[in-house]
Amino acid sequence: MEMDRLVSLCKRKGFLFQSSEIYGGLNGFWDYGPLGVELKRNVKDAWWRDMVTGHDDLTTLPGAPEAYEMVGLDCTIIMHPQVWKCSGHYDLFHDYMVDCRESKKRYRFDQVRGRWVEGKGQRFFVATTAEADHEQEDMQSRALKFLNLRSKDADQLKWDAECLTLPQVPDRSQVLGPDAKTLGTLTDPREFNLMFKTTVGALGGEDDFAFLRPETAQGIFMNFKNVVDSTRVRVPFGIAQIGKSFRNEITPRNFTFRSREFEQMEIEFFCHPDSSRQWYQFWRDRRLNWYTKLGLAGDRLRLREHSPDELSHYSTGTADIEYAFPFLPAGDFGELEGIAHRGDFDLRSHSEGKLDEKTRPLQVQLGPDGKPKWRGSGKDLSYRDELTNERFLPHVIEPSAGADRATLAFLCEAYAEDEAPDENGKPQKRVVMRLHPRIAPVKAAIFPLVKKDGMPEIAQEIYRALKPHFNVFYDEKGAVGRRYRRQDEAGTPFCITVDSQTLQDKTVTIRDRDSLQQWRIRIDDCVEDIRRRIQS
RNA sequence: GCGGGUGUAGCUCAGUUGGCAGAGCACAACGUUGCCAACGUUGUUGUCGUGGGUUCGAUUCCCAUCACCCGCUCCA
Repeated sequence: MEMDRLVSLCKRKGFLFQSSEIYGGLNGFWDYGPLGVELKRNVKDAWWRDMVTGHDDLTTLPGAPEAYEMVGLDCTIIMHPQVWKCSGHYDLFHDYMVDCRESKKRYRFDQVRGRWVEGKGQRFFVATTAEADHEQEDMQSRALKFLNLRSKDADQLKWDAECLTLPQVPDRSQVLGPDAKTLGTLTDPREFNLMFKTTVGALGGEDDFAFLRPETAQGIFMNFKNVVDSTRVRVPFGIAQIGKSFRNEITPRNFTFRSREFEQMEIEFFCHPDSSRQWYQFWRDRRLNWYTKLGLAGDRLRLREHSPDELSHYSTGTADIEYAFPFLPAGDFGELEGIAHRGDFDLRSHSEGKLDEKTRPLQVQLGPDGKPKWRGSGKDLSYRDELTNERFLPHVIEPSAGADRATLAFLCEAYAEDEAPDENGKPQKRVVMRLHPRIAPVKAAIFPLVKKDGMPEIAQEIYRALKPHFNVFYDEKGAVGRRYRRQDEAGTPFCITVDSQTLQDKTVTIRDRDSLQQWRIRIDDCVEDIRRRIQS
């Protein structure tokens, strides 16, 4: 499927518009139109219903170690600045980058390293990003090449013993960039603020800065104690939240896939450390299943378990649910959701002070003065099991899904062009959005076959009977074939048509979007029939 | 952030060596029709992405800028 066709349909039918379009648009921001808002709302509602309000607290689900409870939360977008220091986002999201004017490559400032070398009377710094095993090999061959020497002349090079990182080399004019052939091609380091900064208070001085949240998860940790103290939930239990998050993406691209303002659907699931591994597997499988049931089936959807070297040091498992978006190169997948085993990293960091991800077992990260680099709240966030009297810091499983990415995946999966016969039986091209009935913006359209003989009146009655239950659409204008095709493009799964037989026996035809088949049902059965078909 | 491409009606696109802005589809109304993009008649739609410059005159040439697509980079 060509992505342009979908983008064009999304605009034409009112699924997605560019933000601030009349002013030329704004990079990384997108609006949902009348159809899009229904679709995305249905995706979020399905998630909330399936994960939270529809969850059975009493029954042990297949694959789960035991029954568990689920509750919801809705917290603020702006939180105390310390939240992001202890979560690790502050350090991680303030990278310095350098660009190479020659190779056009960009590097993280602190990850470029190298050594001073002297040869042919010249002294310069050879930078590299090669892996530790062959960094010396890489530096040597590039130093030789720069000086026009052969590999047998390697002994003419005199290396400084010390390996330095770029921040330790103030003069970049004598630096040979990792992919450069001449000296001094690296720019000064530039700061990348990946969190949106704002100020709190009308006067807004330097001390009043705050951030728009880059994820909703931290708000859940902030309220862990409140929820435990106010709801009688017992571990294991989960807290769910849907809400906007903000990240200053370096390169927003691919339609809504990498937006700077986006919506997340996140769960923090708190469990006993001993059973956390089982819970991780349960959530991983359950979340994959959720997408499958809503129509993302087949080999475009996959679960990818992270390899050990991809994992954060404190995590014993992370899996991504990925979709082969059509705008990606063949064979590439884009992330819809990450399910991470986070251990007790978050609760401990917010209690004791930010932990150092590189330590094992985890220890509080210290600043130059030997004190915690980022102070925690000092509040005890441990949990006491009232049955066993055991006190422990729960481990956390975090299924974190992107609402906009899921919506985009459903749109991509739904877009289809097929052929349907016209009035002469000749096949004509048809564009159809094969959205699952549960997330389709409009559930059914109601038409009078023609605008006379009392058909509109009957059709309007049916419309009014359905409207309190579902989002339905009435249309009496133009030829019925055209009306069907318009609904196909909107993804409406069913069309109900009043015809001359209706006048005699009070039955209507119902047309299925995907099979184009039609059959008759009684007017009185319409509400129940549509309800049953949406749920199946 | 770099390189390449694109930007004209709601959508897809044509066009102008610099001289009144075009088509198809869509949309609206009326009539005919009577189950899969029908036909006829009529009608609506544009700061030619935005800002500046050159020019008697710029949608067209020049500069800047914004957005989208592709490739690099990034992907926390």
